[in-house]
Amino acid sequence: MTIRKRWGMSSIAQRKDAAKYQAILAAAIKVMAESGYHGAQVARIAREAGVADGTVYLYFKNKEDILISILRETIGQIVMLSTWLEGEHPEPLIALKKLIEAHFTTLGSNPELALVLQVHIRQSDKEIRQQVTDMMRPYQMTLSRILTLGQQTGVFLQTLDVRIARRMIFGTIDETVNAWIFRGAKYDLTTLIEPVYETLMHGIGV
Amino acid sequence: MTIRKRWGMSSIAQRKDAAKYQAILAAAIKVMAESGYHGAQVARIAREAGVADGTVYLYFKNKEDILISILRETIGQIVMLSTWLEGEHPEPLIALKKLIEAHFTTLGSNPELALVLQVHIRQSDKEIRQQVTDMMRPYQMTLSRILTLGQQTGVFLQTLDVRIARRMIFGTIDETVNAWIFRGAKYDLTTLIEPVYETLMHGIGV
Amino acid sequence: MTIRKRWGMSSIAQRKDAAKYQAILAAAIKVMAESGYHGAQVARIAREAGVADGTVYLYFKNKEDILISILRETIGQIVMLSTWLEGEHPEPLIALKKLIEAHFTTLGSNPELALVLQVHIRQSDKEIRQQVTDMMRPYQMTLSRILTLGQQTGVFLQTLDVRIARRMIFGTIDETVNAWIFRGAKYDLTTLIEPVYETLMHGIGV
Amino acid sequence: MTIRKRWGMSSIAQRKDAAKYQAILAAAIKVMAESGYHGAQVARIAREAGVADGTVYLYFKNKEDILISILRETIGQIVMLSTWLEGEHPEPLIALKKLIEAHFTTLGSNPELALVLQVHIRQSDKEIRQQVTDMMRPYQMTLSRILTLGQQTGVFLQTLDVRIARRMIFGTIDETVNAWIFRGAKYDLTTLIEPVYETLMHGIGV
DNA sequence: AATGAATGAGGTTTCATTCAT
DNA sequence: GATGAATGAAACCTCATTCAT
Repeated sequence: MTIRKRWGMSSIAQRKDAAKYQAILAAAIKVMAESGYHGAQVARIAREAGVADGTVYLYFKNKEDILISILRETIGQIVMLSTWLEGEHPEPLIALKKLIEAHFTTLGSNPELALVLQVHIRQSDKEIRQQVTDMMRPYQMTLSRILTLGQQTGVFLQTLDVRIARRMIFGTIDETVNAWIFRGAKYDLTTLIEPVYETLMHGIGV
Repeated sequence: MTIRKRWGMSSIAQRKDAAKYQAILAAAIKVMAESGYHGAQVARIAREAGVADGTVYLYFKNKEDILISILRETIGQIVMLSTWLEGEHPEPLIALKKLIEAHFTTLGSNPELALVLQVHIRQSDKEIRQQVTDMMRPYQMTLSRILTLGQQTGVFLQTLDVRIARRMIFGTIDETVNAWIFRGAKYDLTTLIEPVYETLMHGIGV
Repeated sequence: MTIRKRWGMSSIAQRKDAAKYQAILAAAIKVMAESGYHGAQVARIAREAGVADGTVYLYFKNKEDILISILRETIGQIVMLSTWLEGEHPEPLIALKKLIEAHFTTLGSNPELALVLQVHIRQSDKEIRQQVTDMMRPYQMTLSRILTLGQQTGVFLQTLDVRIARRMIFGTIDETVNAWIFRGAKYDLTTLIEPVYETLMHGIGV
Repeated sequence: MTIRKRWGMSSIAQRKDAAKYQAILAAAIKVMAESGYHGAQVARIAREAGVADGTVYLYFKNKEDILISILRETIGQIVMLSTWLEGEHPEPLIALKKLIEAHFTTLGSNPELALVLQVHIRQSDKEIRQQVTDMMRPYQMTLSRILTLGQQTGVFLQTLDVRIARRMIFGTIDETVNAWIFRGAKYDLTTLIEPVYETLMHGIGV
């Protein structure tokens, strides 16, 4: 009922009823995967989660907050994983490969979530997309550091423009996931880790 | 204004004032660039175009039709250009470069339109996204043919998986445009033609 | 362009272009028969009549005026016929039968018009329904006079309440036409003249 | 309020406030009586019922559903009454008289409702009118059975065409109610039970 | 006289959010 | 904390009517 409760997100929810919080989040992912961001009605999310409409607003400030929470939880996961991997694998080539692996494994194991992240998020407002970008920044920074380090250790081309290389890596991963979703997530995304890595490494030219 | 534009026009508009048709389309691009697809109210598009609300419906079946018309006009342009380029340049390396050039030049000269195409289109319904994919197919086929031909003539790696390579190329271009838009379209997108082409060709590894 | 032209209905229309006036009226009957009063769009009436939308307004003040004109033409026909018949046949029994015959013959030969008169007119506004009643008044008066005269000459029951008898006659005719329309106007309405007349005469009791 | 009323309620309303359901229904009858079906704006019905616009849609699927509900409640009442009367009174003459009595009493006690039923319903779409006909069928069947039975027991003319007789009875009742409404429902409709019955029985001829 | 493109007011319906219980 | 009935703003689209040509 107080403002703090609604804003406190995780801290409050965990104190109050983490199960219900997670249930709503899971329901939201499911409903959004089916109907997209704008098509996802709060009432349907509530029904799917087995709570009353009003209850949703005890755990989330508004509909947008649900989406942001999904993003925070899942992008956060990928980002943290990437940061951890960077620390764990000092070797740039291995780090890069682990990064691709982490990305494909995380999304590949949860197509519904992937659908929301890749497709439906982009239906939201400018503000949210800005937040997504902000959340992704550590991931991008990790990529940059790996690339720069690799140039220094001589495993990546000296002539590389790091920003362009970063966008190529990210764009390729993104498009690969998109294509996978678009095909109905029917094949195993992780089988593409190796070929994608190789293609990024050697390019297409002879 | 050119003949090409009239091709994209819906049959409804054929009979009427082409200038007004273009005005509404331009207004729609502007408003959608500002507010996204769902945020773009027909009333605002009409006001921006200097016509009455009802007039919009003399030129377009409904709001969705406006979006589709934008797509048809612009994606169609890129697609036709790509097909034409493929025929014009039998040499795969040159064809690929020309393709990147065409993509960057077309979008680079109209940031507002690029914003709609890259970002806001994805706010629309599944059905529309399907149409986008369908419209892009010739472009993808062109890419595939260039890649396959290049493998035969020995300028592209034999080991390449064409689909993955295609996604890398498309993903990289897409992400590059996205980044450009996100930075406010402040720099000249065409300056990236060369480095993007080079990076795609040689990859990042030594 | 002047007000007189629009209001002058028949007098003007006949001077100007009676054919076009009739064409619009016929088109209106057809379209209303298909779609009802509210469903009948002026644009469609115009197209059906082979004229431009605006032309309709040269012959009719507005949409309501078209309906009223249909009524005036057709109800007027029935009413005039009834008045004429009353004068022509001094014998009340014969006059009554001729009236029923006139009613059934007029509508029975034009199911589309009957549909508009019986069903769709009633979709219009209070004001129009009032006008219908006004137009029908002479018909009702004729009925009353026939009944009263018949009582005096001893062919109708002395105990009859003329108003109730009149409503029975009119209600029976009306319901018979309705039923005929509802069945798709598939049988010949005039075959019912005799049995309806007989039933009205003798009632249902032994 | 009574059990009967809940039968007619749509499933949606079952779970909610029956009083509000009735309030909206009553408001709809009132507004439609004033302005007709097409003239009855949902917003005005809501205001009249003392609820928000949206609330109407918690109790009714759409505007058409409101009308159908009115029909269901009231025609249903007349129809059930007629069926019950038929069972209660084996004597055809008495059954017929009771039927007329039921019809006049039901509508005579609620002129506003009668206005909607007699006049405004007919402004609705073909589909709805079909439903009205369907709802009235049991009533028509009851009439037919009474007539046939009466012929067998010798109280009705053997020469009678049952369908024509039925239309005469129904048409006469209908027209009587119409005339009553048209006069502003100023006199007592039930005083006409007897004379209408007598006129139907004996006809107008000597 | 005839055209038909343009107008814009107006109505139904949806759905995120609130708040009394 | 939980509920879910109620709210009411907001938006697309239609179509009768006008008026410049």
